[in-house]
Amino acid sequence: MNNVKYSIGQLAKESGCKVETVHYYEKIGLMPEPPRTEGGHRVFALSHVKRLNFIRRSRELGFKIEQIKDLLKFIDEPNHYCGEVRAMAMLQARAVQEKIDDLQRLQLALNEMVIKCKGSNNSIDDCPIVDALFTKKATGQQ
Amino acid sequence: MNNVKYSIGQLAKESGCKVETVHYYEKIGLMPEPPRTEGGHRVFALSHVKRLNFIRRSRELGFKIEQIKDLLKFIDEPNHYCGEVRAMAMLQARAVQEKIDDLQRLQLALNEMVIKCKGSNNSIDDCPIVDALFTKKATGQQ
DNA sequence: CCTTGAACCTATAGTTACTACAGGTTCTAT
DNA sequence: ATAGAACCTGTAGTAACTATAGGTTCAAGG
Repeated sequence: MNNVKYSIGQLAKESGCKVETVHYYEKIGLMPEPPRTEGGHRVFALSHVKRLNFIRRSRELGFKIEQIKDLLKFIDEPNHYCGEVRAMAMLQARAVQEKIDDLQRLQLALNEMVIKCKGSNNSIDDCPIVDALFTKKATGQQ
Repeated sequence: MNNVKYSIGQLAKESGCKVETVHYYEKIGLMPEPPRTEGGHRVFALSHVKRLNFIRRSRELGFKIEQIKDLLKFIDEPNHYCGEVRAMAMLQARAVQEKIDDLQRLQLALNEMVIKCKGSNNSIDDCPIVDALFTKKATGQQ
């Protein structure tokens, strides 16, 4: 009884992305090809809205498209278990922590540079930041 | 008296990047066109090594190519002051902090999901992670 | 019913910062 | 002299979209 229909514009707004992004997701097979009107316009159902929300939310959480494909496979196909999804989430959490660590090292380096530099109008030749940038490695690479 | 010469391979190794990356930097104007041998091979000097190190280090610190162009402009042109560089470094530090904050919120969400999910082999239909992913917004976007 | 303009359609190119390849030339060491 | 490593140019590919062009369809107002 819930057969509300959505145009692509409504769908996009509903999930906070652009129409072109929906096209893109369809092209790469993340979103299914929906039915069309006589004239060729796409017509979406609530299930599409949910699926797109899932995708967008997963992207926000830093999952890559390929990972999301895997997650959706879990959901689309029967015979999958919660444990598999949990494992992916844990992997993702670990990757995120590594990114955070990297950035914090980076932040430290930047702040040190800024503190050492009195700024104002001494010449560029005496700038400790420029100096630091000419020096090799100190942070983990990105 | 220090006129050591470097091949592009040596230059790349010296700065920890690939030969193709040097070509690329030359093409986009980050690195100057160096002199060549009779046969057309590039010949670099120590100044090139230093400049490339500067670029690579800045990239490690998260500066975008366009920002590095600005930094190099400060260095290449006279009449610039340390203060300008300092300001850019501070801006960069702020941007990095924002990224860190985002990722930490993300981390929180992921960990919550993992904790709520007992994993094991309950069906995907009861998975709290899948559930959470179907729900809208909770983290800042990336 | 007709018109207007918003929303839609497809297909292609652009974005960022590289990386990878193809097909050919030069350099270096034996 | 020759083998093979390193170099050359130019083009295409990567991720995840975004933007544009040029045309069609839809919904609302007159």
